[in-house]
Amino acid sequence: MKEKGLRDYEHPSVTADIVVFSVKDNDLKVLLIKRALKPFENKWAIPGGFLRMHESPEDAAHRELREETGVDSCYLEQLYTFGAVGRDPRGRVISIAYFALINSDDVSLRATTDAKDVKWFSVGKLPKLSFDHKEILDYALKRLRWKFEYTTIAFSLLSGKFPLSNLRRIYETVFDKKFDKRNFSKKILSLGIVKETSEIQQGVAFRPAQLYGFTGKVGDIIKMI
Amino acid sequence: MKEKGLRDYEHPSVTADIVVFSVKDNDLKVLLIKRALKPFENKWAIPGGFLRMHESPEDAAHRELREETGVDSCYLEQLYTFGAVGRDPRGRVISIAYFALINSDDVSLRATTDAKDVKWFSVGKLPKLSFDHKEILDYALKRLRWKFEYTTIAFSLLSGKFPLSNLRRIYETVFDKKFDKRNFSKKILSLGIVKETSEIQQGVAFRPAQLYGFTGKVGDIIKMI
DNA sequence: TGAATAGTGTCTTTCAGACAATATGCC
DNA sequence: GGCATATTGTCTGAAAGACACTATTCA
Repeated sequence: MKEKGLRDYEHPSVTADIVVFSVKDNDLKVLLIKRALKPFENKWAIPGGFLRMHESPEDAAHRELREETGVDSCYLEQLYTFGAVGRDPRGRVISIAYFALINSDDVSLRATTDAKDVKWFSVGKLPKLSFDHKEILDYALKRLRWKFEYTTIAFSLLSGKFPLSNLRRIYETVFDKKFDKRNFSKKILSLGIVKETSEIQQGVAFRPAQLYGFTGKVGDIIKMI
Repeated sequence: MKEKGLRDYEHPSVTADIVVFSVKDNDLKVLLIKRALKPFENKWAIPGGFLRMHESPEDAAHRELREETGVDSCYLEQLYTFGAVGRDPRGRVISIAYFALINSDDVSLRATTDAKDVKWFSVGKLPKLSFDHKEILDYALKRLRWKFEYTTIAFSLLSGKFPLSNLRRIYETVFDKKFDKRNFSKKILSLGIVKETSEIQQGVAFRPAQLYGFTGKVGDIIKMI
């Protein structure tokens, strides 16, 4: 039987879009761009762009992330593929959505040619979003909370040496509730992922904390909180 | 600035492919088709096909599933989108993979025009698969086990009234290990999802079991096993 | 010495998991 | 009676969660 060629079908367009989270000033932030192009010109959207023929969706997501933030490596996972028929006024567009978690200290935001502006928004105070990006962001937020609860991805927001209270504050920010210091330390230390270092915190106006460092890998599924 | 049209980019093709699981004869099965077309003609593959321009990926998955099995409604969730550059010899093809869980009693298998054969395979004895379908299937199997452990999707393999031992045997099949009857019943009944009915099992050559029915919805995330 | 945060231990409750003897229905 | 499966409760260990006082540094 004759091979049916790919040309026998119309093709949708495919984009990789990324929900980039960070924790800054004890607040959970999302990175948004102000679109320079129609449709939704001058409206806020999550960063992303069309998949090039020679790159995998993951590569496209990494490229977009690098273009907007300068960040080369960070926690990045595929979230979900959104493909409802009418989701883009330009025609049939499938969006492979990713979610990323970056340490905002590492970031130098820069608007690309497609964007007039790039900014961190508190997830509590989001502007109206383009396309179905609100739905994507809500889904990402659910996934984020779930991953924080059941894995150690939170640790990817820290680097080098840090006091345990930093980690606790990240959890408190993401879940918007307080955690007991003693129980939190007990839990984290029992995981064996962090280890006390010989250093203590510098330049704080109160008792400086012991600093901890990573000993192992991060990301396995376990019950965290 | 001028709107950049969708035509300014080359488009990949997009397929919806489905890993269909069922439990039959105390064995975990996967549905495979024997391809009628090149490439991989006469080789086994997971069912799927190109996305039509007027249908969502979910609709496409449902359509493919209906075409191969006659099943209209079942547990279906999006699994992952596979898009590595060289995954299809015909060119750039993005596969939105789904995983489905069906009760094989409800099924009447039928080969479509694209398939010479459709068959259930034990996950322990799979043939060599086309494309990257082995990778997709392995991923689906991981997700399946995970979902069985943390949600009540297993219940979607049962319908009407059933003895608890049926449910237990499904778990034993999927995890390939025995579960203690007492602990299992305790756990299941404590969920409040099933309720004793007034009926008992008929036509068995041993003590007939109490039949249970569903009282609520299935699928929430909880620790199951 | 006051302000801010660090550091530390015990008790209670809950849940998972191990474990075995009796009951029922069919042949 | 023999066979195959159903039904039922207790104990133990681990982990989560509630809870409060003392220590350290700086201004």
